[in-house]
Amino acid sequence: MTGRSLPFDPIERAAELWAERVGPAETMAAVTSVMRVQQIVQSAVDGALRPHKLTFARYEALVLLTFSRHGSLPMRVMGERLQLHPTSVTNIVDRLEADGLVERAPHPTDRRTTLVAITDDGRTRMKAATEAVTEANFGLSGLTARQTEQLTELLAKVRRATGDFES
Amino acid sequence: MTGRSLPFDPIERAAELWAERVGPAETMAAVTSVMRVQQIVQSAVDGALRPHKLTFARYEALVLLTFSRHGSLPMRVMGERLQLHPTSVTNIVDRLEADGLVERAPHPTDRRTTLVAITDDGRTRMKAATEAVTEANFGLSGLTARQTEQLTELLAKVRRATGDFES
DNA sequence: CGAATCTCAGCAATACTGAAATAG
DNA sequence: CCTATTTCAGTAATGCTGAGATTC
Repeated sequence: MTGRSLPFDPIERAAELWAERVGPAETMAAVTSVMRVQQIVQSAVDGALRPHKLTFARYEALVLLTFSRHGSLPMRVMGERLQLHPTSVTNIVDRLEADGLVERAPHPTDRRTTLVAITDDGRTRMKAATEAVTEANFGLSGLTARQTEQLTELLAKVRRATGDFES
Repeated sequence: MTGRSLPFDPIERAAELWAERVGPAETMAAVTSVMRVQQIVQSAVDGALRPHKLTFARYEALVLLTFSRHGSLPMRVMGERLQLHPTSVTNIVDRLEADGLVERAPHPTDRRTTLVAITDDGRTRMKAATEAVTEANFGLSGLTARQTEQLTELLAKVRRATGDFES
């Protein structure tokens, strides 16, 4: 862990000082909160996944492949869906492949493309990891189901406004 | 940047498949959204700060010092407030000091402790950086002021529930 | 020939562990 | 003697750039 619990909300305190000396503090407080909750959630999820030798990034890749029609996708598509840099996809697939959870295969028609296919071991590992991460509630506590949906909706507005997706 | 815009919301699609095959998907969707928005915001903020030779972590440290009573704080306190590992505080202060934005000074009574003081250059740089980051709206677009506050409140519930702070 | 796909080498920022030095 | 504070060395996961190989 990175530190202890404080007897007050450091973001709220910073927002008060910011409002006094700099200007409107709503956005600054929200952004700082996003950063901090991401840390909390990432740490919790990675902790739950560690016994399964997965990071969240690798787990997401396994889930994506599990959800795909034939259990395989081109590297490029994985990068698009997971919003990863091409070299990061290479890195993640390297590690999953070394662990026997996915396999690289040639694309049947486009020989530039490499398909990544989840293995039986990969499906098994993904299921066990899903149980662990579900048990840990993905590190997200303190919200009702309705509030969780609200959070997703608010964040979707941000993602849409910043061109993360269209529709 | 890590990828392009998709013609659909990948998180929403994943949530639908998750709900069909795994179970309730609200938490998974919210967590994935937090992760993604953090990436977006971090990238936008770092981009706005790059011309000022600051990262968000270093910028936060400067803001914290600016807000402190005498413009200086012990390393340990900085770590507490910014939720940073002690070695990360050392690293960040090293870089700020190399850039002349802060200075290390001995603590007057506790000689174990090192005080970090912001310099005049540090205050100037912090102000310029604040303008840049404010202009970029901290990378957070698409929300009304009210929605921004809602977001902060929802995330505060999570932070409180996970022991990030008390009160 | 230009564009797309993937990989590799290298660099940077970050987080952590374990150990050491110094001081309370 | 034990704890607190800071630093250092080393490791790891991540993200990026630039370059190259192959193929469309």
